[in-house]
Amino acid sequence: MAVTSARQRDQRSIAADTYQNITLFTHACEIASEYADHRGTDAIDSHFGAMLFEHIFDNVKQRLEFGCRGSQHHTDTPNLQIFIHSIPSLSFLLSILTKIKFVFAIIAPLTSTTEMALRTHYCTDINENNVGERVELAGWVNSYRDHGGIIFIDLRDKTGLIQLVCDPADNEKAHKVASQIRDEYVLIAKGTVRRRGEGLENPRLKTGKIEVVVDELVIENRSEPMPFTLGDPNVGEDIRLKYRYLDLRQKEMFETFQLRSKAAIAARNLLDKHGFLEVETPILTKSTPEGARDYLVPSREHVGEFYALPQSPQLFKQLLMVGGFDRYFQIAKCFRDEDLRADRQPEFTQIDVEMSFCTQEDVMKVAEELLHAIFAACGHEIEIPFNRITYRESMEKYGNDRPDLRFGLELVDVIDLFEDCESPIFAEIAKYPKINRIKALKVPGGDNAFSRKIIKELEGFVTRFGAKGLAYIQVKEDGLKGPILKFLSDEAIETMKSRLDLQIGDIVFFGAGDRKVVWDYMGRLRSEVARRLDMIDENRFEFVWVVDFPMFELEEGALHLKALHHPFTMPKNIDEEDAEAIESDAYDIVLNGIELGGGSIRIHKLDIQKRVFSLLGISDEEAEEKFGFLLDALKFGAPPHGGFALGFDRLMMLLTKKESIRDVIAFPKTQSATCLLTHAPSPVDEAQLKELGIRIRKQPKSDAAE
RNA sequence: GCGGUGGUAGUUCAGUUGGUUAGAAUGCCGCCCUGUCACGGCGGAGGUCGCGAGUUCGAGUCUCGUCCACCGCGCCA
Repeated sequence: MAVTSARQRDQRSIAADTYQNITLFTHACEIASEYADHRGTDAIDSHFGAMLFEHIFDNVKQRLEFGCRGSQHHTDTPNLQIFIHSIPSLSFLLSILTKIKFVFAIIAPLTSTTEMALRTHYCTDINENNVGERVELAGWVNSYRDHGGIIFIDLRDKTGLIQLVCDPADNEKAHKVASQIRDEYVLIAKGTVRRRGEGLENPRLKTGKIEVVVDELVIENRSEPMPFTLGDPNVGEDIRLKYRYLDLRQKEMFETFQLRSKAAIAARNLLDKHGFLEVETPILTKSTPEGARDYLVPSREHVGEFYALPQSPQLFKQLLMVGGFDRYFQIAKCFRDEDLRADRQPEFTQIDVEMSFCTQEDVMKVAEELLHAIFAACGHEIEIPFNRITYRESMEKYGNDRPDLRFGLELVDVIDLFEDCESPIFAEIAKYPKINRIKALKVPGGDNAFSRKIIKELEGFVTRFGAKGLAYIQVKEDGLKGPILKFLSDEAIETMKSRLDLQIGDIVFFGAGDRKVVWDYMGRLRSEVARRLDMIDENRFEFVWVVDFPMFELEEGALHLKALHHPFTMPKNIDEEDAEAIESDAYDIVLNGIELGGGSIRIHKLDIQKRVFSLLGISDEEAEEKFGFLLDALKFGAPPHGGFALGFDRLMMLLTKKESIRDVIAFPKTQSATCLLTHAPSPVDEAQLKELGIRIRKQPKSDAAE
């Protein structure tokens, strides 16, 4: 292998830097020019800089405080050059430009500016401008076509494909090596870039106009035949997970994780800019048995005692606020030993943020800016601030606290219309409008769309969630039809008609009973109907803040209260007699019906915290034992503080429109929480257990079957 | 813990009412082929039908159990 000289290295690195700078500059100009077009100006003239500046200034006033020294530029900057030079760095310019529909991801080149000994270019870096150049490439055999004489190889690296040509007439030795290759062999190829001949171009390849005539070919490593075909969309997920490292070779996979990286870096940059300090909190920590199950880690030094993996860095970030750090963030791994779902993994990542001396508004603003920056980094311009809805309104209109606002179909209260109705069941329900609900879901055009069979299916659907049945009214040309009509007075029917604005062809579903049950199944029905009628625009991002959460919830079948958010959330009205009427400074961010994250203002006063613990039925002794360190901390001048956390995996799942969170996690677990790649969890040596003072009481299922 | 769907060649799938030697495509191996890019042609290998019982003269097919994967319920302060 030829050793690259220091001079060559320098040249390459300069070339790469220049390339990057030129790319940035070019894109800045493009944006500028687009803006100029938009304003009706033909060319980028001397006014352009000022215009762009103003445009940016309008959009990102708050950012300019950080970077641009002084604001004197905004009226008299003569041109783009000066404007750009007035910015401290290109990356800062870039971050500003993201505000004007700018896609960070596109311009950050895949090419690294650092030296690589084994290649001069990535595959798709090569184009017609390189014709005649000698290049060195490294990668995998994506496919090969051996014609007996000439051999074509599609070489692949993370950037894409390029065609190598091995012609015995050009180089017999390279051709001989090429005749041995198979799919997924690792090659290092040297050769000359050549324009493809007339009619030989491949428009489907980015590098389809050129090819590399190989004169030196090294098989760096061989590969067994692949256990599955890369790029085949039908391959089972289990085999992909078993060979995840092969699965990751697929273009779509690389792009997903590239985007994930961009998003994480954008989050870091935004929070850094706002003065947040990134701090790592412990992974080995104390078990807090409330909430989800903990993953436990036995201690060797303290036989019989256990660490727990954190379900979230909640208490530590509060302690950082007591520690005076003022603003903290972390891209934190969290662990919950609960059953999995398509959007739930036992270990997951959240962007965790906490700040001191802040109001709920301050926290929400940071969260919005953060999401805006992340979406911008991924090529999406989202509107901030987000809409808000109270918890109560969300429950009443959408049946849950994470409404999907990509479609309408609001639930409408009709309990009053059943007060004097002739059905004893409905009348009884209507007697207690505080705890019961009768909700109507009008589906415009639903009568035409839903056959008797589909309605039966929908009834089966809601029955699974506690509905006794599914009453409905069809709006026909000759009037309303449906079994419940006979119970209602003409007046009630007329009121319903106008309240629901019924039109011919509509169908109205009714849910009646305990409010929690009705909310639940009617909310689910709402989504199910929207899905069936294809009412959901998959390309929309509908954010909403759900605010004013109740502090407590009466546990089903139990006497004591349960914290709806968590017990460290600041209650708004702790002295309220009816504990269920106590609200909290808690807020959730919901995107397209999925809870992306949430946060709250925390309790920073000892007496309030103690009061909340006691309402939750946690004794002083228990509180001391579990949260003593927090209670202690609150005694020493804890500042008012609050924060939020965003589920990063879910966020990436929504951003990449994947159906499963596993698609955005490099090495995910299966639904039974195992890793098909490493076979974790697995039994351990008796000696290891002995050292930990642990004896397994029950034989594993596979052995116990005997 | 519960409900649903699936498990047949390396992969993706078909397989009739229970009835000869379980098929296809692709991949793999061998030979041929100098402009392909889903290269092409000829030939070949490859299966404990997830596993275990049962019913039957006979089971990929029917029954029961079990394991694995996925979707959902419970659970996830």
